[in-house]
Amino acid sequence: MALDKQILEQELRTRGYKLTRPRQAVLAVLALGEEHMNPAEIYERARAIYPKLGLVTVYRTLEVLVEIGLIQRVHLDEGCHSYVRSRQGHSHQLVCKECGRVEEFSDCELEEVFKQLTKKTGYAIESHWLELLGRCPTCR
Amino acid sequence: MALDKQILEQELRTRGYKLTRPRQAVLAVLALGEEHMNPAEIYERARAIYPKLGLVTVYRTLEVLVEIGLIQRVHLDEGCHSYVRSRQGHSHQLVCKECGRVEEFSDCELEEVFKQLTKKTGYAIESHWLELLGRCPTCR
DNA sequence: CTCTAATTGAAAATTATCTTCAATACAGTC
DNA sequence: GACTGTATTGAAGATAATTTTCAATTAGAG
Ligand SMILES: [Mn+2]
Ligand SMILES: [Mn+2]
Ligand SMILES: [Zn+2]
Ligand SMILES: [Zn+2]
Repeated sequence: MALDKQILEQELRTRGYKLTRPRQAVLAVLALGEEHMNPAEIYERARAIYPKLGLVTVYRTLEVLVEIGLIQRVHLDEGCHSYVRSRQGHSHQLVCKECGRVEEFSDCELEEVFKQLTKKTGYAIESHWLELLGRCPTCR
Repeated sequence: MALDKQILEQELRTRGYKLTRPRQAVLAVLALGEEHMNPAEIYERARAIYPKLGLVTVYRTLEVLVEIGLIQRVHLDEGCHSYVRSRQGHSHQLVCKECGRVEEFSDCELEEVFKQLTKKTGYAIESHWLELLGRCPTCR
């Protein structure tokens, strides 16, 4: 997805962030992403593009991108958090346990569940967060 | 919930784990739990019961309890992971952003969503994982 | 009460993430 | 294209979170 990199870049520029070489390298890696990657993995791949890159910059860039909603954090049972490109606004992930490939989807149909829970518990539900784990067609 | 502590203890004993004083202290803290707590918080509270307790033992005990399914990990945006007593088998959490109180629920009605996704993506969905964030009645 | 394997905790090692700060590079402006 | 002020960078070191190691201790079976 060479195009997606440009979308990411444009989005950053629009919001007044400078489009630096280190950031471009990180964006390029994320734009490829059908898989979730943790900061160290992103760092390694991005250094192939821009060798002077520092790991700190990866963390900082990820933070900005999550903030803006261009990528999403993926929670796993072991190790650190991963990140994946998120094309739609609010969405969820279907993560392959084997190879890490991520399929995004946004129709989660939880409205009804929320309504009932709010009635039953008195909680005001502000956000939610759904992740499915499985095996992709290739890994089966 | 003094009773719940006994349930936890029984469950561990049944599975052949020794019921040591350090473990009992951790269980006692978790059995109270309407709130999620991270390892450091659990450690602090459990030391009030058994001062010689080591933080390592908290980590090890949590690992066992998650494995068995007696507690569940709670993922948060910042800081480390938290844990909460989980009474029903497979279930989900409604977490109060303000005070950390957790309401457990298990009727999540996602079967239909799964079926459609499996058809559409070819993934075999093996497990899932839903967390709602909001504000509890008290904190509103 | 004895014995042994499971468990513990102190310490040190790793891993994950954040802060600091001087040097640098982007994105205008001329 | 050179000039400039500000955002951004990366090295280094600090902190936070978690795991490993290992000798000492203890639960619980017999
Ligand atoms: Mn998490
Ligand atoms: Mn469910
Ligand atoms: Zn796969
Ligand atoms: Zn609350």
